[in-house]
Amino acid sequence: MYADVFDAIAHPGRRLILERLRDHEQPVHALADQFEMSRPAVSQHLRVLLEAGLVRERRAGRRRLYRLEPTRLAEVHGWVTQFEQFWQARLGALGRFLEENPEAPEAGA
Amino acid sequence: MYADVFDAIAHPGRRLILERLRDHEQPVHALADQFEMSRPAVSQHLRVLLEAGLVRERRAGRRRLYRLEPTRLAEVHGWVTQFEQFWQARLGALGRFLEENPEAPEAGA
DNA sequence: CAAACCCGTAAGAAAAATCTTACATGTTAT
DNA sequence: ATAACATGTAAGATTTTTCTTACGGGTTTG
Repeated sequence: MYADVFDAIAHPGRRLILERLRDHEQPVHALADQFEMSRPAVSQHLRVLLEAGLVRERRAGRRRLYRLEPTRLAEVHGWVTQFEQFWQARLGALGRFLEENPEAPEAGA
Repeated sequence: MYADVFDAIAHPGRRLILERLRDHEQPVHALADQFEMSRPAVSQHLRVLLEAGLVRERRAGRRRLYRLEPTRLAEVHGWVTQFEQFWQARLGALGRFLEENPEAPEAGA
């Protein structure tokens, strides 16, 4: 029924659109203004996201407001998490060091 | 330096390859036997994964063993996690209901 | 009503992805 | 040395993606 979510988020521009929709719904032209992308291109990307179930559309007068529909991202999260223990094992060395040395200053803090 | 990780995992076949490499390193022909894909196709997908930094190559005699290099998946995990609170809020309602009503029959069970 | 606005979509071009076949290279076995 | 094996890669065809321009249908404004 839905298009492939992994495919939908493969395009950098579509990821940017999702990020912009993270907090507020937005009409198409507002998105097109933020990116260096023509308005039809944004429309077409929105359709891909719509078919993937990653956004929803709401009509308001002459505008169409798009909002994030994040539930399907759980599918990506789930797939990646299947590998989490493996990269945690690699990145974990630093993490354990910090846990066992609470007085050590954290980066960026 | 690296190719786009999101792009690399967009192809279903490449995701299958990564899953097969999750536990053990494997030579190319072993992977080609598992999937309905020609051996050159597997080689080409492995190159994409290699350029994305998702696998590593080790030469052993006439074979080349590929193993998972999972650290770059953390990038995907990080991006998706940026949206986690939003889908958790949505999926959370059902989860809490089930926790508070242990006797309620689950769908499909 | 007329003009301005918001938007989707068709058409077509250009670029990228994907697969197969054929070939070349290096390795192991007999 | 010869044959069998393991693999990468080039070539080429096919399909898919992505973008722009052009157009048309609704909606709001003046």
